[in-house]
Amino acid sequence: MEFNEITEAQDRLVQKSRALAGLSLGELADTLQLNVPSSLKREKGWVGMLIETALGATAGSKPQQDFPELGIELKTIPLSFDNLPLETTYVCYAPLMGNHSITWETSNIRNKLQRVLWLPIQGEREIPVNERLIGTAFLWQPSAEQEQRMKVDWEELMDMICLGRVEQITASIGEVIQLRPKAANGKALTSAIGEDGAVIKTRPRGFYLRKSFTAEILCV
DNA sequence: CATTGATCATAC
DNA sequence: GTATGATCAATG
Repeated sequence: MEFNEITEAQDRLVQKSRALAGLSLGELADTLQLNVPSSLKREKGWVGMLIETALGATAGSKPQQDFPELGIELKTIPLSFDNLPLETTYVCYAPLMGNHSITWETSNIRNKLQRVLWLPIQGEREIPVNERLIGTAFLWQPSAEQEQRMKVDWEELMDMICLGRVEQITASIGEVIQLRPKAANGKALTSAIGEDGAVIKTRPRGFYLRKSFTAEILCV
């Protein structure tokens, strides 16, 4: 079997996720006996958790794929009326310390993005959460060209982190992957390498996929 | 109005 | 604090 062919088990998950197409979040929540928040303001991850529950992803906060046995990462993506991504896509935390031996090939971000099951969902804020419709899920594996673009960005960002320049990284760096704060609030601090090589305290950062990149993925 | 930086809930 | 799930909202 070719490395990028889909196994029967993987296909079962895809079919199961595709069966959700056309349902509203409210309808799906009803079948799972879950309450729908009137706003996502205080439950930003609610949609993702709903879909995880519906598809039987093993709940937890492990730094791994949602379906490790299938090698599949699940991502919901909010779409505008024009079917364009409304938000960037968070992937994982960025290691700010002890990362000198990590390569793109051994990185957590690459592991997660190797195979992603995307679930497009209406995300316009004017649509009540319970009325938002689920779209057609699809499995994505980055092309060699797409993976190369991600690798270039990742290496640039990791180089800056390793060289003690994390404070100089802004979200404008990176063509397809960007680095942004990722924390409960501004008080959260973690260790990183400072300009002079000493350990400093800074806000935790995470890797995100730019909207332009996920838009490209959606149109394939 | 798109983007960057900040934030919310939860588990451990 | 780390890590999961992300979207909010101030800013340029």
